[in-house]
Amino acid sequence: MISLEQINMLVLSAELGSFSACARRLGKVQSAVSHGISNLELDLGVELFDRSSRSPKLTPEGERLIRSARSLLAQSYEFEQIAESILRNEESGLTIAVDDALLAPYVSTVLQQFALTFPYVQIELVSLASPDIVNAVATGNIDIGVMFAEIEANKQVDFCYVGGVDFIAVCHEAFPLAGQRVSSESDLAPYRQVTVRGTRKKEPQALISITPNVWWCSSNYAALELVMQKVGWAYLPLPLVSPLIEDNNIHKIDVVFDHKPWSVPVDLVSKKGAQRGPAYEWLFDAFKQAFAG
Amino acid sequence: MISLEQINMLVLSAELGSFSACARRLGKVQSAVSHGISNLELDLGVELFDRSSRSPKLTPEGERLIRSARSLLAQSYEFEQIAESILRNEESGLTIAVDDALLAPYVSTVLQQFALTFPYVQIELVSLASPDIVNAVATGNIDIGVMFAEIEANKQVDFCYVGGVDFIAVCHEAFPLAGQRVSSESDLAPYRQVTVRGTRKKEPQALISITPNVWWCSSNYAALELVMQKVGWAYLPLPLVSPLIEDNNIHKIDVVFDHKPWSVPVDLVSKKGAQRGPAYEWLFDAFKQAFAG
DNA sequence: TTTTAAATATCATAATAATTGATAGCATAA
DNA sequence: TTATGCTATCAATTATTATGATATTTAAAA
Repeated sequence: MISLEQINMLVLSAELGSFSACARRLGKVQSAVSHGISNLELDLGVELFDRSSRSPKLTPEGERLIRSARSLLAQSYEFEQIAESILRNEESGLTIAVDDALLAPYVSTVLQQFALTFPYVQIELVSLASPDIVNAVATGNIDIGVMFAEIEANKQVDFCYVGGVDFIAVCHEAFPLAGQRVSSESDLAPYRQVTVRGTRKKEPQALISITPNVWWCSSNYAALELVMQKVGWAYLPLPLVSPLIEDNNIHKIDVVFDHKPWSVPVDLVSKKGAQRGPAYEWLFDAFKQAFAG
Repeated sequence: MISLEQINMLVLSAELGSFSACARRLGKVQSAVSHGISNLELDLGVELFDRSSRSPKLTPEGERLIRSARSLLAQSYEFEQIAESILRNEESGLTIAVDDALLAPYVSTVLQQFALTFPYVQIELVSLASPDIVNAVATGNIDIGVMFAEIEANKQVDFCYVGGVDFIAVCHEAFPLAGQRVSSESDLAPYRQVTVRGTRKKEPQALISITPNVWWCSSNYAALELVMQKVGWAYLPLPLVSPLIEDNNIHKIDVVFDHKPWSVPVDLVSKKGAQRGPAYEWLFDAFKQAFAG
């Protein structure tokens, strides 16, 4: 069976164009590399280098094998990296539940950084409506939840307030409310409101429906889609709708009794007493900063 | 540096649930495997097996590493397979030029078999109009061309007749010719014909245009597209249009003076004096059989 | 052309690692 | 309990790999 040492010699010698240079780089003597390469050639039955000149050049056969050799080396490097990741007590994977309205831009940018910092920790991302996340963290295998705050408490989980996301009232550009001045709740009442609530059918207290005619969605994206279809108006997260407002697809309803945007608090949720590794700690802090900044 | 022997022991022992069984399979003694595994554990700093029971079980850390170990083994197997492919004098790759009208079903099914027979020979597939293939084989790096026969000879290439493909006259279902009885060329003359010729602007002798009003395409697919757009009628390969005729998208023009479909001969083209390896020979024979059967 | 520096192949020797066979300690099933 | 089959350990052997010295070749510099 071929050895990884030999493969390493093959790749390095091919890159450097010199057995001696390869030996220096590997901290060995030149004859070791010379031997190693010729043993590999004997094992494979294939001449890998053309030694007719001063600096060894890969033969066509060597060229054909070097790609596979490189990926073999890369694979062995990754194997050792995973072992080191284990030694650092890094989790093998984290499962995160996120309200899809918070995915972009907050969570997604954090995850991008996470992938660079913990390349050997796998992420499983579960999209849930905020009211369902608490339950999922309490009962399921979810490590961190990122959600809009709930009033009700849950003794099995820890909540950590990290910041607020602005919600604004929006409708489609062609919706009747678009051109209208709204000075009181009664002005909104004649129009259908689209609201988000979880699949457990319990209406979240934070997002009180102020009109009698209401449709329910389990995600903010779905609510946005209904708004786009002129089904009704909705309170939606500013980051979700701001690009659409700029493109004049969605109209911001100026509710005059709202002096500033309605900020909904965002919580990080985690199971009480769960084991926390370095990847968890990093991710938790990164979420905190993302919503604070 | 870890050795592939140790990785092999890891994977095999995990599969068999026994160091002894692994040793028997590898033709070694039990203590060799025992040593190999514990050396690997020492190198990585990670305990891979739980030896508390009679049969060793992977620890969670071992489970996390075994996937990477398996793919490392697979990679090393592929490396050795490529070396053996070289020993069998198999080409590293073949470049084939095909008239796209012949790709399905003839060439594609042959290539499917080829991929199974020669998994380590890469294929580069070049789509060209038949009249351009001869030139490409003569001047370029193309090993085999599959094309409709040309009258003109070329001294740099060998032609090999392998069979014929039926061409029929077709138009769109809604094209004026669709409902019409065609008894002579003059019945076709009023309508625009779409014809295929190469990019060198030399009209192929085999596909003579019989109407004065002609549009040109460099591929049969493009010609079919124009027919679908009711631009005109065309002579097209039966395998290309038969599914569309069955779906009633395309209408077969029954030209009464054609007693049987017009069969256009298909040639395999190869460069004279080129080196031919086993993959080339296999592919050439497979093409012969595909068009003959 | 000659010289010089650096590269490779070869070989005997030394160092290292792997293999073996024997033994002892456990776990499991009869 | 006994018997079987497994693993860990150890010392001895064997095989493999690394080393250092040397001869030869190559390519650039003098």
